[in-house]
Amino acid sequence: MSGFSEKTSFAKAPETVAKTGISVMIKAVPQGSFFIFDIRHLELSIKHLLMPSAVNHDATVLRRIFQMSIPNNRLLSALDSGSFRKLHSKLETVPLEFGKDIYQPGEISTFVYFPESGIISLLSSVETDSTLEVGIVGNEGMVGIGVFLGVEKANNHALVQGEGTAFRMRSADLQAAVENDNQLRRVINLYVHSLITQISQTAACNRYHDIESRLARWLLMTQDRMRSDEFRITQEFLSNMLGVRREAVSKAAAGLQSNRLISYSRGNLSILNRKDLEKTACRCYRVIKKDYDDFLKESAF
Amino acid sequence: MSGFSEKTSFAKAPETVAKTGISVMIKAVPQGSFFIFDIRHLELSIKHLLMPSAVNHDATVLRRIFQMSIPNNRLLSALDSGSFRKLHSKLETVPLEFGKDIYQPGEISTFVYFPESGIISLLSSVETDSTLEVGIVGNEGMVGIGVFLGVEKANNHALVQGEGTAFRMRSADLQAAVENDNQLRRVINLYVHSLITQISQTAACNRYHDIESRLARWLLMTQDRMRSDEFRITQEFLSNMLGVRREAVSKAAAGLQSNRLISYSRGNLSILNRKDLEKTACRCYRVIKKDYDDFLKESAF
DNA sequence: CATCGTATGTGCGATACCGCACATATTAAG
DNA sequence: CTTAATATGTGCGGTATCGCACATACGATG
Repeated sequence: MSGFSEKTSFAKAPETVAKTGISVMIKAVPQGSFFIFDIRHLELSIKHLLMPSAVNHDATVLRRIFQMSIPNNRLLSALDSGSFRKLHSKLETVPLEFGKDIYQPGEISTFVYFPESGIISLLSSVETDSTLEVGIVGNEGMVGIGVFLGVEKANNHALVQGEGTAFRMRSADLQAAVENDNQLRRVINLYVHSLITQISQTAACNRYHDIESRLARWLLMTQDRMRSDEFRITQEFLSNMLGVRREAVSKAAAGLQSNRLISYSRGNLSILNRKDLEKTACRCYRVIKKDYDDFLKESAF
Repeated sequence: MSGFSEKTSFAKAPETVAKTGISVMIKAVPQGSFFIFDIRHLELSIKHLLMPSAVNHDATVLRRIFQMSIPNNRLLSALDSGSFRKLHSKLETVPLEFGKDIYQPGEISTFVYFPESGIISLLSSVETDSTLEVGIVGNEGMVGIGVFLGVEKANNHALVQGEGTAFRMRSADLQAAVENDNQLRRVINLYVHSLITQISQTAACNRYHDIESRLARWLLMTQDRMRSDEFRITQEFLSNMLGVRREAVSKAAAGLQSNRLISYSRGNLSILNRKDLEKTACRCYRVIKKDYDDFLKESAF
C-alpha cells in the first residue's frame, strides 16, 4: 500500500507495507525483519516499531509516512488505501482547541471533522441556557454527520471538550466523496448507527441514573477517548454536560473522591481507580462501550 | 383539498398521474380537467374523490391506482414513480397491531417498516424494567434505520403504539434497493437526520421539563401522527413512554383535564383544546415539529 | 503585593418526583 | 352474579435535585 515509494533514504526503511485484514505488515528489507501490528493499537505499535533496538533509521520520517498512510481516526483508517488516497488531498489537519465551537445550531456546516485525538461533545439544549450532552465523539468518529446525511445546517451544538487535532474536510468534498465511494459510505453509516445508539442510551441514562453514576460514566467515556488518566475540566463545564447544577457536580465529584476513585482539585482531574469507577458507573457505560467496540470490529475489514 | 369539484365526473379513470413538487396532478382526459392536491392530505382527498356523487366508475380500480402510485408514507411518496415502481414488488401491506413488538433489542431485523398510519415508538431502556421513549415514527418515517445503515441487529425496542398499517419489506431487499437507488438513499438519509434531531431534543426535554409538559408534548406528537383527536392509551403505557411512575401520569393527566385541555377516562383520551395544549407543552414540541416539517419540505421534490 | 475575576465548597429551604400502600372503578371470565 | 384481573385515583413520607446565597480559594494581571 501507499506512499512507501518515497525515495527517502530508507536504506533501512520498510520496503513494503501491506494491509492484510485488520493488521498492517511492514517489511524492512535490510534487516529482513518485519512487524505486524493491529491498527487499533497504532500508537502503541509505532512506539514499539521505533524502538532503537528494533529499527535504526529516521524515526520522524517513518512516523510521518505512517500518519499519512494510516490516519489515527477509525473511520479513515478503515478505508483501504485507494479510498483513503482519494480523500487525502481534501483533508487538512487542524487543532482542536478547548472550548471552541465546531458547530452552532442553525449554522451552515462548512467543514466536517475527523478527530485524531481530543474530544468533541454534541449538545442539545432547551431555551438556550440549559444544555445537555447527548453524544461524545473521539477518534472513533466524525463530527458533521448532518452533512453526510445531506443537511446543510447543523442541528445541534458541537463543542471541543478535550484538546487534540482533527482532519477536516470541506462539506462539499465529503458529499462528493460519499457519492462515489461505497466503502466510505458504509463505514460512516455504521458510525451513524453507533451514534444513534449512544444518544438513545444516554437519554435513558440521564433519565434514570443519579448524578454520581452519570459522572462516573462520563469520566470513563472521556478517558477512553483521551487515552489519558488526567484531564483538566471545570465543574461548570461538567454541569453543562450532565445537565445539572454546578453545585451538584461539586457534590458528586466529592463523593467519587472520598472513595479514592478520582482526585479532583481545581480543574485537575485524574482517575485513580478505573476498575471501581466502572462499578460506580451505571451499566450504561458498558452498554455504550459494547456497541462502540462492535462498531469498531465491524468497520475494520 | 383544492380543485376537487363535485360536478366533475370521472367517466374513466385518470389516465396519467404526474407528480409535481409536493402536489400530485391527476389528469382525467375525457373531461379535460385535472385536480391538484397536496399529498399531505392524501387520505382525505381519496375519500373525497371516491364519493359516489363525484365518481361513477369503478372505485376500486381508481383506489388501486392511487395506492400504487402514491403510497401514504412520506418516504415512499417522495420517490419518483420509477424509483417507487422498482420497490413496489418488494412491499407488502401489514397491519400494525397495538402493543406488538416490531423489534426487540439484539434481535435480527428481518423486515423494515414504512407506516401508512398508526404509530411506532422507539424505546431505550436501562436494566430491562425502566424504559423511555426516545423517538416516535409515523407515516413520515420508517422503522429499521439500523438495516438501512448496514446493521443486522436492532439496537432498541420498537413497539406499536397506535394501530394502523404499514408497508414492510425484507431487510435484504431494502439494502439492495438502497445500494442502487440514490434517490431512496437521499430520502432516508434525510429522515435519519430528522430522527437524530428528534432523539436529541427529546433527551434534553426529558431532562429539563416536568411531567405535565412532557405529557402534553407527547399527546401533540401522537395526534400529529394519528390524525385523530381521540385514542386509547393506558397510564401504564404512558409511564413507560415518559419514563415516570404510573401515578405521576395520573396526576399529570388530571392536571391537563382540570384545564379542559383533554378528557381522559379509563383509557379513552381525547384532545379538547389543542391550542392551549401547545402552550402547556414545552417549546420542544415546536422545535421537533419544525425540524420534522423542514424534513418533509426537503424530501419532497 | 494588591486586586480582580474565575473556580470551588457548603449550607438550607423548596420542590419534583419516587416508592409504597391502599382504595376504588371497570372489564373479563367463570 | 361472583370473582379475578386490570386500570385508575390518592395520600404520605423519603430522596434527589434545584435555586439561591455566600464564603473561600486560586490564578492572572498590573
